[in-house]
Amino acid sequence: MRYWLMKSEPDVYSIDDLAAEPDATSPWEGVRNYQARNFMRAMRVGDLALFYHSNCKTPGVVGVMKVARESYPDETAFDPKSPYHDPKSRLDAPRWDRVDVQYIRHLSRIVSLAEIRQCPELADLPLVRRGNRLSVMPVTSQQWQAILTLEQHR
DNA sequence: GCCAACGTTGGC
DNA sequence: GCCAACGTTGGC
Repeated sequence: MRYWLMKSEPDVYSIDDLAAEPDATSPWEGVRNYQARNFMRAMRVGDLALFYHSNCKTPGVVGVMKVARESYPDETAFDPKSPYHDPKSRLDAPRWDRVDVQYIRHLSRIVSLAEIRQCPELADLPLVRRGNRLSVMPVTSQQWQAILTLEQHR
């Protein structure tokens, strides 16, 4: 079982939106970066992921979810009306994938990016490396534990 | 709203 | 295959 971190802008799709879905499960759509896509392809059912809110007042980790379905084609790429439309992704050769994720819980409080930056054990997390813009990234078990320990502080 | 950093595109 | 231009990400 592996650990991941997945970013979403809460104005577009928040952890509350995920929790409100039927079965608290939703496709994770719209990833249009090859490295992030490849990480999604490596996900297995039962893997755990941190839900991260980006591009908002207090960016940070807000909850925990799990992988409920392994990667399959992201059909929003085929839809000209979708904001995620990519004409280069063809039905016979899908370029982009999605996974399904299921809500597990909110953190008891947001673990902010500022705190994560200050935590020495999290210095190697891609999230805090200079200029990194990956929206899906692996998290080691040590890093996972460090974030959940931060949750319990203060 | 600004802007640094990055990935992608396309001309050559 | 290089690289300048461009669009996007995302923190601040």
